[in-house]
Amino acid sequence: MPRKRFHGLAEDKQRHILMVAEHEFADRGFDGASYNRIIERAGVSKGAMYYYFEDKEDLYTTVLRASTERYLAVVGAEPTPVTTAAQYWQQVEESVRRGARFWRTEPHTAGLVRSFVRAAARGEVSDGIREMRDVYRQTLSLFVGVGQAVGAVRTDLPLDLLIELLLSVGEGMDVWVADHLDELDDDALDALAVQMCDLYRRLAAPLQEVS
Amino acid sequence: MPRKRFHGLAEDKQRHILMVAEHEFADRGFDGASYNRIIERAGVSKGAMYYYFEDKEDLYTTVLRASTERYLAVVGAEPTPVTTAAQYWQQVEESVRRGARFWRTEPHTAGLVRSFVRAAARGEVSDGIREMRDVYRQTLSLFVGVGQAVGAVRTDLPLDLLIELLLSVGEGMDVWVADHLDELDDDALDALAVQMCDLYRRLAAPLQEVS
Amino acid sequence: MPRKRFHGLAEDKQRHILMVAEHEFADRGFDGASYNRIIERAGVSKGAMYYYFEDKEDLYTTVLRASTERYLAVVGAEPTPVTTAAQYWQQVEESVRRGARFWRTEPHTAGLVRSFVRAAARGEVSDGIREMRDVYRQTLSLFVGVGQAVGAVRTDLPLDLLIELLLSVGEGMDVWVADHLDELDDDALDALAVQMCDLYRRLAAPLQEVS
Amino acid sequence: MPRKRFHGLAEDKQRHILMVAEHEFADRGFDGASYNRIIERAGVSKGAMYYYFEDKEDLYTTVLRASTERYLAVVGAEPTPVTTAAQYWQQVEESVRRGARFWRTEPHTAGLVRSFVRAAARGEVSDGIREMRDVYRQTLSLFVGVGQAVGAVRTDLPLDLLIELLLSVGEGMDVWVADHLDELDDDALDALAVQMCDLYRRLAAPLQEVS
DNA sequence: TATGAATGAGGATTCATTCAT
DNA sequence: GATGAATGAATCCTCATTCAT
Repeated sequence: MPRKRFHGLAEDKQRHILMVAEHEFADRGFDGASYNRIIERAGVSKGAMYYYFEDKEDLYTTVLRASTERYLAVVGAEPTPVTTAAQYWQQVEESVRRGARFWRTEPHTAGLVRSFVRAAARGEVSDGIREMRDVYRQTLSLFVGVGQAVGAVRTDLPLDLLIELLLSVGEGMDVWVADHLDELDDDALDALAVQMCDLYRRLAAPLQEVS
Repeated sequence: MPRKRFHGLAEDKQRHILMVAEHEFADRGFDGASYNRIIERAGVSKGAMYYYFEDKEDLYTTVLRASTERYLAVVGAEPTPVTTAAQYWQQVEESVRRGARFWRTEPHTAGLVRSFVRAAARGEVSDGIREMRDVYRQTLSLFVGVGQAVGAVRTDLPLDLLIELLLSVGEGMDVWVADHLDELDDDALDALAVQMCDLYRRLAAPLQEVS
Repeated sequence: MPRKRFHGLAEDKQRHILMVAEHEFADRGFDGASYNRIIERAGVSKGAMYYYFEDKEDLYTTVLRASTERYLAVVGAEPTPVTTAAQYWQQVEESVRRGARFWRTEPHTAGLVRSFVRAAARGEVSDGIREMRDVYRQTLSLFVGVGQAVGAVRTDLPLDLLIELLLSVGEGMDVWVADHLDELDDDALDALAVQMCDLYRRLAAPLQEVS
Repeated sequence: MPRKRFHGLAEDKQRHILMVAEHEFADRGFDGASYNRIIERAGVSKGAMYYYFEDKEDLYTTVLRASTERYLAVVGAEPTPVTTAAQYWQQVEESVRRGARFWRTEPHTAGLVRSFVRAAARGEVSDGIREMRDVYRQTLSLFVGVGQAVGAVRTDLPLDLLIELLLSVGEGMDVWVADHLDELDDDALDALAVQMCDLYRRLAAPLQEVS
């Protein structure tokens, strides 16, 4: 039972609560975040918060879902059909570029997703969080599958390992960008998106293409 | 960091305390770990623990330092001189292979390092933890530098970004291996080490070598 | 007790609400029961519930009253006139037998009454609950009085003590039956009713009859 | 793990804490009792209380154990050997008489035990509470067994049913006495003890002796 | 050197009830 | 007649740390 009467609230208030929560979760991860602090900062009574969300995790997954939706809407949730590897990588590059722009406009969201991916990798994860993780991975699987179909992506690694690697290298870039956000202008960010895509390609391309 | 006091203890006791702490930190990360639980399980008095270690974080960095030392002793803390890219990658492959074996024999340590790398990426990190993180990175820098000297490693990316990426992809492999440890025998692990090295090479090799 | 409002509802809805409440109260006692949970499970709005019933206790007594009425309707709320001790005990035995059958068909009600009798014995009992308790006791008083009139029941104990004892031993049997309900078929239950009656008789008979 | 460092405290403080807890548990039962209130009234810090007792239940069982020990020490925890039914009942009467005196001197303890027996009958009981309950029942079993051996106690009922009944009727008397404690002087209490014993005898004696 | 008793703020969550609509 | 959003005190329990001995 993910969420409840929360969506009856004024849009402003909804956004405010989710934003406060996003900050807290992004900064400190799920375990480290204080539900009390979120409630206090949101200016909501304790009872009200438990009226909107079942528990801490429900709020977390709700925040995450909203962020994911916004992110995927920007990046493109589904791959468009391609027939050649070149087309495929071009499509990827555009996705990455759009994603990079999202980094800029919503740094907190990026931080949230970062903390989530990390937490989700941890062993003892609840159902709600696992579910969200799987959404992410399945979206990525889709893209990888299309790439394999046109011979753009290697097939010699277990699929879940390949996905783990792509996620990791994405996270690595993400962390680095977060650390250097102040020094990067739009052009630099665009250049990084190209680099990012190149990295994906290096990791994922079949052997013959690389050497 | 009053570690002199701690190191006056019998080696056995030292090892025992660090082992208990390693377990807890590996399982639950720094924030999630309970200092009380560590103290209780170690069978040490509370006062004694606060006599040996300044606080939770001091214990954490001490544990981490010990693990790091053991790990680097196995993997090779310093690169041996090489003159060609081929030699360089061979050396890397051997390091990775030794590292993979370490994964096997000390899974808890691997888990600890995993949780640490994650925590260290987090924003508000204390001095002690940052210091430990830098030890890791500097060691990696050394290897990367040698690779660049012999033309085995690209120089078109900021050094810290390249290191971040290598760490990330290593962590990704690490997570995947941890999830599949039961299904992997020694041969499979050796094969993965080769794969791992290939991944590093894909990421780090200069452009001309890749395409 | 604004029960008129409640009784304006469709009979179906009334029954449903009372049934849900009966379950909750039977399972967890008055204090342990959650009014929120009852409201939720009944599918009634919070405001409506507080429109039908003054508060948690009002619902409790209402549920209890309904159960009591059904129970007494089966067992026989009023003693029929008898002239000999033998007739009296025969009447009691039949009442007990009917009561035993009620245990079978409405185990939840039995559980409710059990939890109620216990709670009622507790010190700080509210007026409403005390009132309900007295209904039970007065009905029992009636039966005891008839027994005393025909010399079937002892008169050497304070009436309220005798009633307390009869209730207690009934509760004891009740608890035991609830624990063994699975193992008991209808015949066994009938035999227990006879035993039950014998126990009442042992406790309540005048001295000369016993020894 | 029942209790811990609690017994290192000054006897006075131990007694004080247990007394406060006994009051609360006696008045409101296990579920109804507030651990916070006990802590506050005992004048102890929250952390200290959790240093002495693992949790609420640990305190409860500790209080109960202490009360039980005091009670059984007065009543006589083990039956002395008897050879005739008459001797047996005489022994029981003396036990009951001693128990009645205990009622007088420690009414709170009696209340505690009352609330416990009730809670223990409830379905979902934790291990610690069940264990305590079994201590009570086994002690009673011992006495019943001796009675059966000399032909003083019936053997036609399941043992656990017989014990349930004896406990219940004892509880009934207990409740009545608690309600009338103000009106009863020592002589009246002694007389009640005799009555109590008679009631036990009525319930437990074999058939031929009764009719 | 070493002990372990003591602290109290903080953790997430549930509660019966009120009241503006 | 009826709704359901909102309340905030209360629940049990864990935390890292201090300090008198």
